[in-house]
Amino acid sequence: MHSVSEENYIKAIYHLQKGKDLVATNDIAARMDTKASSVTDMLKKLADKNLAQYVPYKGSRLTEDGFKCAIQIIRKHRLWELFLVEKLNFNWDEVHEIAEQLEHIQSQKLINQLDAYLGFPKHDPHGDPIPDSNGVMEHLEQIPLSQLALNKNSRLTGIRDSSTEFLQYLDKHHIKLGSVLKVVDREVFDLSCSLMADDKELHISKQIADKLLVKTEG
Amino acid sequence: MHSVSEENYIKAIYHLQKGKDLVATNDIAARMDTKASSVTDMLKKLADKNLAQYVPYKGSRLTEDGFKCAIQIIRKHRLWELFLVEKLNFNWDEVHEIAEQLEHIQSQKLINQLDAYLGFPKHDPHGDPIPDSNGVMEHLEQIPLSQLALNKNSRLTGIRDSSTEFLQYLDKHHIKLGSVLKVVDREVFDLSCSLMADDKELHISKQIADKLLVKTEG
DNA sequence: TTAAATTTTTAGTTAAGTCTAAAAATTTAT
DNA sequence: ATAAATTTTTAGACTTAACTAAAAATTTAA
Repeated sequence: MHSVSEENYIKAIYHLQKGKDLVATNDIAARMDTKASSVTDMLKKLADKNLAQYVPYKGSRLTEDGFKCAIQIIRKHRLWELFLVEKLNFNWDEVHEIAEQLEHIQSQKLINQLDAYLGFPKHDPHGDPIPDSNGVMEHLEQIPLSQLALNKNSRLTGIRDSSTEFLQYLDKHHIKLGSVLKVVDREVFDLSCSLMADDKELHISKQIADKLLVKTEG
Repeated sequence: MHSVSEENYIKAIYHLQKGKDLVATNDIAARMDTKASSVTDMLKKLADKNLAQYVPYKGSRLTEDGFKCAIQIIRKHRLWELFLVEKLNFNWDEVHEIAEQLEHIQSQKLINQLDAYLGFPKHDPHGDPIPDSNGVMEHLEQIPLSQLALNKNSRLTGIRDSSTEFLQYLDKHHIKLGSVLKVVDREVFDLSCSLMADDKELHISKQIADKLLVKTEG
């Protein structure tokens, strides 16, 4: 169908699209760790295949076909991540690179059977929603902990960074999806905050608080 | 590590090596459905990487490194096939193409965890032995049914053809791994034979009997 | 509003892996 | 033993996806 390289570009455009109208060529290059000239070449190719719209010097966006393709890749990525954690006992900080490979395996039946085997899950190990076989995925109302009002109880539903480093930081402080988080104080100076995290005290920087997505409780 | 293409050539040489000293360039080309000139190019590359020995005009064979690599690919292929059948409810005639993709996923931990998850199995869904993490695999004493003495009970332990067509033929006649097979008569003219297969009567051609590998019982 | 800085594209290369056509080596058969 | 057939290799070309360097367009700032 599409090459691995094409799929990776489609995925990058999808993730960078959030809010924006057009995605900058340089942003794609930065995310994929390639050169802008390589990106331009691929954008022309994706445009030829009607997977993206490409406006020279302005940027690109996915077409409907490209969007559907992106959703299918993300579905595969997240199902495989969950499989690795749930069935093969991987830690959540170890699964990304392997899922990056597995997401390119071509077989509709494989991914649908895997979905069924996992019980049609709604979220991957990092809290991100898993699209169903029709491409539909749940939209969670969640805000960064940095915006949560003081003394309000909340539950960790997602994270904005799935790097090994960040996940290991969370492991170290016993923070996981579902953890109950309450901001008891916030420094005006640096916006760092004091938390109650599952009944343990913890002080975190704004940088961290920005990356913790929570749903308010009650 | 190695490219997908390199791995596919290594696998082809491994499978063609059986008995032979050197594998002919044309045989590799035929098995992989490519041109002999492409094979020659790759053989030079594999020789450079010390994965194969290449003797111009004579043929090629795997080096120790190449052999180890082949065993790891086969281990992955067979574990994935078993996973698909055992866990994801695939039929044994549907798994080959998908395993051809999955066998190239690079992660030692992934394959070892999968092995453990499946209970360190010794055989794939077609009866072929699965190498363990050290590359050791069981060698079964098995003969083609075409060579089995008359009225001797035997059990189906393997097959020499895993094509969809052959596997569906076996399904149709309810023959599976472990089936008890006895040759009750063999035509001198065409070497076709009459069987008792799990207590059902069946007549098969020599062509089929050659592909059924059995272990004599008692 | 023009100059400087930045972004993006174009043009030309490179590498992997494939192909075709032709040449060379080997094997088979007369 | 030599001619014919077959197998294998070489040479040159193509495709995909990357790169570098330079040119062009756009944005920012004086």
